[in-house]
Amino acid sequence: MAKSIPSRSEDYSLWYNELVKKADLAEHSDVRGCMVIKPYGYSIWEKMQQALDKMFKETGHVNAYFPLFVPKSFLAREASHVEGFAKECAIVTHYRLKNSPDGKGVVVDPESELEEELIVRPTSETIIWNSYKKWIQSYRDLPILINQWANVVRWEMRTRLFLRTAEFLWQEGHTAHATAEEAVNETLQMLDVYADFAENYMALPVIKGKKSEGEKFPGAVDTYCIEALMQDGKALQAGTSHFLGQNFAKAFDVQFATKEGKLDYVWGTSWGVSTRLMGALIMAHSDDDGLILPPKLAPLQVVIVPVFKNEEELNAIRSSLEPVIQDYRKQNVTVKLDDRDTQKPGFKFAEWELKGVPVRLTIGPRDLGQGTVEIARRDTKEKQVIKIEQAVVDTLVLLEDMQKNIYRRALEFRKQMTTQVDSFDQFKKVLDEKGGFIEAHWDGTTETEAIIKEETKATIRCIPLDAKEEQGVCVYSGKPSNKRVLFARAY
RNA sequence: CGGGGUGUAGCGCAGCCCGGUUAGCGCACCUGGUUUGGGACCAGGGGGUCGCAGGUUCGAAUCCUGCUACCCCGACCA
Repeated sequence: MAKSIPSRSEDYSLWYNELVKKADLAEHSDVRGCMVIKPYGYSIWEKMQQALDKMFKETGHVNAYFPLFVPKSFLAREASHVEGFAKECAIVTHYRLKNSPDGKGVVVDPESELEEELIVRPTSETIIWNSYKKWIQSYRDLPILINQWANVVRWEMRTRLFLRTAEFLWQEGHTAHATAEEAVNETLQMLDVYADFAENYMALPVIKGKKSEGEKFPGAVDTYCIEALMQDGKALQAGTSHFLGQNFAKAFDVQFATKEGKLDYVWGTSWGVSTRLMGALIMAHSDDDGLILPPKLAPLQVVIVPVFKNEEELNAIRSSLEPVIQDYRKQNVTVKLDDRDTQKPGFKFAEWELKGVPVRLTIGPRDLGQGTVEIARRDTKEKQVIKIEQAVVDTLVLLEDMQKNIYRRALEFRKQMTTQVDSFDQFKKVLDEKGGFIEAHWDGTTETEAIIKEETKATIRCIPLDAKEEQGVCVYSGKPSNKRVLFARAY
């Protein structure tokens, strides 16, 4: 039992932290709040990137890269934006070191002070809109549909691997449009892309919605989001898409000549998902034995564990597997034969389960005589013995079924953990005893939202886009409301 | 950033209160052998600036001060 992890019911946070480390996804670095994403974790992120990048390209976007450093004055141009990020910025003040006078190490050279300090980007709206000003003169220059894959820094006080780190990886899309309508459509289109990705790749059911005034992005007119529910009943924002209106265009004076020959400010959007998705992926599906990865994002989809006593047996197994492995490769299934003779099969089973490999084949002397192989699925732990010729076909079916099954499981959980409440007492009771999403009427005011947050720690996750029109009264104030919004305690 | 806790071998911990041989245990690691269908066993072996920096003392993992990192709870946030 070298690598077992704590159970979810015992200590959910500890389970998460240990799982991230034991499954070799990431570890803390010696820099406060920062993590090292290890190869296995990074390869999952790469799979996410590949899928998302393709979807961005298919919707007409192109990639570019803007600088890590943002002049301090840029950030200040948009009032609510600077207010939103001021408290968590890393600032570059000097550009040179010199040998310490006492001969031990190096010190900042006081003569290298920058005239204007540089902010390490917490997000890139300002530096990008500063460029857009140069790029846009006429309606013919629009739209601009740019995405960038980058790291950003937000100096967080309290960090957790993947969920909140001082530096994280993400993509940020920044688009510029001639009309408000087009920008809103773009905002909603990218929200759909995120929801599509979450549900079809991550097998993570999400609720699309709009953020309340209190929860929206600083600088945006409207913020849309996808919200997911984790196994401990807490919500997690998995992606955001912002309609920026003309806020940044006005702040950076980005005007264009319309078809009618008039000058107008450009309409903007921005949208992003981050390595936080890794946290969502882990917390949505995994169990007390380790990771459960959706087949579409698993770096390794099939692992083969041979059972052998000696070199001859291993060789016999190898030759009977050769066509199978070839066939997997032809089907673009990633496969690995774990032929280490330093670990016993039982150890390997546990290790690959910890790492969330969807399908495992086990083959030993017993199978060789009969032309069979044992096939096991990670999500339900079911095993069966099949003909070796069937292995690849069965795997393909299994992978597809697992992708659907873990989605179904997560959706079923979310349904179970979504409660409609009509009184504040019930609201508090459900929150404390059950958790999950709460659908409740809200009077639409920031004041009520703030008081509920203060008293219950629950926030409005979103106003669901598909919320039904329904007359009711606010759970807190009793004032009229025409739809339910989604509350939860959140990450 | 506030309150609490922890930091001793790669990982998990004991020792600290009450200072005193050579700092110990489990897992992992190395060697040899027996094993191998759910985390093997036996024997032998290697590995430590006791988080960092000061201080008290004849003597510090142990006492004192400062710093740092992580964990939990709050405030803030993707």
